[in-house]
Amino acid sequence: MPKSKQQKRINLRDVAREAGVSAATVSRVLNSPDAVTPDTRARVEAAIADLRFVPSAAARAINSGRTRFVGALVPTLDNAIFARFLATVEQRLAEERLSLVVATTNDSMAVEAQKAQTLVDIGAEGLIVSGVTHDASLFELVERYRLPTIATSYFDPDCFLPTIGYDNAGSARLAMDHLLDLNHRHIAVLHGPAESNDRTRARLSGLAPPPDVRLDYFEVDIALTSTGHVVEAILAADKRPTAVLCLSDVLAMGVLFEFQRKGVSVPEQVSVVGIDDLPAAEHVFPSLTTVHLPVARMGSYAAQALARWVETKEEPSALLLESRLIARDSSAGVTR
Amino acid sequence: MPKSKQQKRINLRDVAREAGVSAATVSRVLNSPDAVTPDTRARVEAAIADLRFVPSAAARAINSGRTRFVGALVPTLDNAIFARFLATVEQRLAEERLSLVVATTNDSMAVEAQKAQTLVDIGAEGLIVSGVTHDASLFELVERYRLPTIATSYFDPDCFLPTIGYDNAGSARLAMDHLLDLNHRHIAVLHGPAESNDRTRARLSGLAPPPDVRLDYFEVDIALTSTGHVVEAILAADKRPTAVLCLSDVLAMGVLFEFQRKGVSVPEQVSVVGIDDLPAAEHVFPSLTTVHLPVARMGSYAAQALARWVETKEEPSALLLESRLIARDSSAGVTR
DNA sequence: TATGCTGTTGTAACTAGTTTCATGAGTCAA
DNA sequence: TTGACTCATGAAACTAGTTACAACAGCATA
Repeated sequence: MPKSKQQKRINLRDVAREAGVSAATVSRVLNSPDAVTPDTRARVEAAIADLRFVPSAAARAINSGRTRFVGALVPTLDNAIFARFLATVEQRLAEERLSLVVATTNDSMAVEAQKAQTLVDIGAEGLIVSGVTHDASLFELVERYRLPTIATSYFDPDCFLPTIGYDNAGSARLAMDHLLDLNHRHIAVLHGPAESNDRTRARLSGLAPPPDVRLDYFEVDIALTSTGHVVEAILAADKRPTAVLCLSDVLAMGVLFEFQRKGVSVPEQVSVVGIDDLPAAEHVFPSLTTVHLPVARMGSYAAQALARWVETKEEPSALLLESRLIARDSSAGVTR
Repeated sequence: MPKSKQQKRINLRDVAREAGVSAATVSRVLNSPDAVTPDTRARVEAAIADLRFVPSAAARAINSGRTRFVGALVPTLDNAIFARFLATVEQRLAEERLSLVVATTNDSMAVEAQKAQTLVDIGAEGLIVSGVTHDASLFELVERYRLPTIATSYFDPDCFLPTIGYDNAGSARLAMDHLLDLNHRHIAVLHGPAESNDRTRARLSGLAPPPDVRLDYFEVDIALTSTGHVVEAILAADKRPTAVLCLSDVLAMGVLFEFQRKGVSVPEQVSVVGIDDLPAAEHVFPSLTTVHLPVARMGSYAAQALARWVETKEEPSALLLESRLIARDSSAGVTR
């Protein structure tokens, strides 16, 4: 039995042979067709079609030194805030003729570092990460590979990586000040895991209430399922807080719905405030008072900066994007 | 002035020279360290560290014939249903040591085809697409490149591509039947763009109401912002429908909130039913009656099937996943 | 007619790794 | 002491493209 061809991949030299030209000419047909006689081009194109030749991306990349894709590491896709962010990143990158590889870290620095290594192994030319706290091995990776890497969602001009983000502490303070302005003096604070998330920690650090204000903290996973028992705990307390400040809109919405389910009216009986300004925030009922985080602009800027960095090898500088309070219907004043 | 080194990339031959070994040995240190004397290994590793050598992903790919990533084309990331889907795809692919490149099509077949080409150009080993209706050039691409490609969100055993999905017509019928069972005979049907989306068309085709049932159709973009004027139109009508059937949960939620804003109580005055069963569906108030589409399982299966296809070159067969009605609080019966 | 220019094509040398095969050293048994 | 064997290593040939350079043809100008 003759050794079967075992599906050998057709390469450009096969095409050259078939068309009776040199490899260089086939390459020209592919990359600068005008440099080739229409007649030759036709023969080569026929051979390409005949043999169903498809050029190898890897072989191209080896010559250009470019793979034309970058990676983004986000905690999860299940929070609309990251979906929103990635949507704009992808769009902006596409304009720069770059593709986006997405990896989720589940807020684990170890997973993040491991997936970063994977992204680099497959040829990512740059990285977008969330926050400024990362595993040492991720920083090593970035350093060793001189890998263009932008940290987002957290502005910090002193970070080892260029950051494009907002002021988390300040954003939380905006929300807190809003409630203080409305005379709330007893506030439940609901937030995601602080240990694994520096954005959450920064937001918590920004609350800084005056001494006469009581804060009750509740730490839960950021998911709508988390809010049920918190709302029950709040309602069961001897002294009920008059407002719930959620450091994430997902939690705020969960709280909003849960209060309604329990027959507690928002904002009449309790105010609810979030942070993020998810697209849904203005549409839920009652519409959610929240702090707008410019994640769409952040995505666009991060993509643009990364694309430029990858192209020019010049590191971008940090960029602070403003967040702002958006007062809607879920918060109201109390009389002391 | 001597020609500066102009940042020449360090390659494995540089390392070999530095360590006083052959290129083959450096390659061995990288890929099968046990085949090398500890002493030699140490020298090579020192040289690698010294020169900050990082192996080229492209050069590796050229040899292995594997790039270890696949692409997914989804209409948008702004609908949680696709975020949910991609989240499971990414997780499952990671288990198979594959990465995921995400591209959005904005429901345009032309954009889809163009981005598919881009994904292939950068080396995607396979593709996941949504629906079964695509630009001819996408099918050509798949055929020419013999590119493992799975169509999702739409079960169709006769499709040119293997499909892993659910019965869209049947799912819509489940929702419709639920409303008919509750004695609704005048129903507003709210849906996304039908022209550009075959899942929407299939759902519309599945409604098939009995002759005594009146359906009022409203076509809008799938976004919470779309529902305001529809609800106004519904409320302004001479004869109000008793139920609103939305072919997408995003629309259903928008309608839900909008009715509350207008002081119309759901389900007492009007029933609202969706399709998708977004994670939020059971948490919104009132909780949303909807048809559960198994997008998480679909993502997992699609990723698994694609990984296997890429690995073994054996095309998977189509897979139908069951959808089911989940009756919650947003729908109630009417007395005739 | 000789020269110069332009345009097309091929040769061969690149890009950066992996892998096969051959060589040589060292160990062990006969 | 010799043959058999294993192990580490290197040379060179692979993977699949791109590209600098040389060669040559054809045409126009001096």
